[in-house]
Amino acid sequence: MTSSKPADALTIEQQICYAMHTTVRAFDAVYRELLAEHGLSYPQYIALMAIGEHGPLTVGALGELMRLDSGTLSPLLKRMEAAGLVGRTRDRADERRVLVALTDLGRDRLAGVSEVPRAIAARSGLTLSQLAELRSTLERLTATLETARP
Amino acid sequence: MTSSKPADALTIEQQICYAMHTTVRAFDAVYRELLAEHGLSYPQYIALMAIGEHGPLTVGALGELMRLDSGTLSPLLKRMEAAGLVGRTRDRADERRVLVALTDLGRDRLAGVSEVPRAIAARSGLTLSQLAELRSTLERLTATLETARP
DNA sequence: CACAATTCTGTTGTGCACAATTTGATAGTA
DNA sequence: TACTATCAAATTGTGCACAACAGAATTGTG
Repeated sequence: MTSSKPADALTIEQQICYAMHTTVRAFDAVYRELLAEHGLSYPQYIALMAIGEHGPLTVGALGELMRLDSGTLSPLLKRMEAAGLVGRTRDRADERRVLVALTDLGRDRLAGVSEVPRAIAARSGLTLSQLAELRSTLERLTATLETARP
Repeated sequence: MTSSKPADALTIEQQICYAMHTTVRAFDAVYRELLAEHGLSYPQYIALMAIGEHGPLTVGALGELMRLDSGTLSPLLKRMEAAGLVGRTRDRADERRVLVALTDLGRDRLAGVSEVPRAIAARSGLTLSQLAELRSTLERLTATLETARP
């Protein structure tokens, strides 16, 4: 019962899914470590930056930016609201919408994590131009993967 | 209360974490779509390939390959066992260990998803050499991120 | 105006992920 | 032998993710 391995068979180590998977695990661990002292999870960190940069956002607009649906964002935002980082208010103009905005504490927290990108860049061992090129590749890849969707 | 944006501030769109996050979301959606008809989740697909390629594995060894701990793998493997894809047996030589191996059905299922890597490559819009280069970059990045860990 | 269709958010159920702890087995040492 | 330390897997608790659905508000059409 020896396992058969044709010469043209892709081993798991040769597949893009495995490379992406292990890289994400590694990034996740480093972000977890850097964000722990700030009381933020990785998704909360991204949400904090997105809201801070794009002002008050509806849940749907934040979901488009983060590629998450309401089933993920609603409980995540409630936890951030409970932590005092964001405020959620109904949009007067359209009562179906909920506007999410940073509180003063949220802005302070955002300022407190401003050195994280630099720390991540250092940990990655890549030069700024290598990072920029990787980012560019990932952006094109994301765009292609998303356009092919039904 | 206009948001202040210094010229040197990184916008979220310029950060590697955001690019990785959106790419992972996009990959996840495509894999979910391709694997749905086979009754596999993305982590289950990776586990299936890893076990099929590296023969019977302990939970710990599979965890090293997949960068997952027992808290994630135990229930995942139990679901795969319930689906008839893998068998779990205590290692006679060391009763602390559990050996995970593919069943005949698991091998059939693995053969059934053999075209997935090619489909993913096509969806990515990248050439084989571009994919290989991206994979190489990710592998080096993963190695660096993992070595810096305490 | 009435009413059907659409839009937006939230809830429920299932699966994936880790930290912390528990249970059981092995190895090492007095 | 007994005692400790270590190791492997499983369990528990919390958070993140989607699919499917529910409910309220808005929009479009007659």
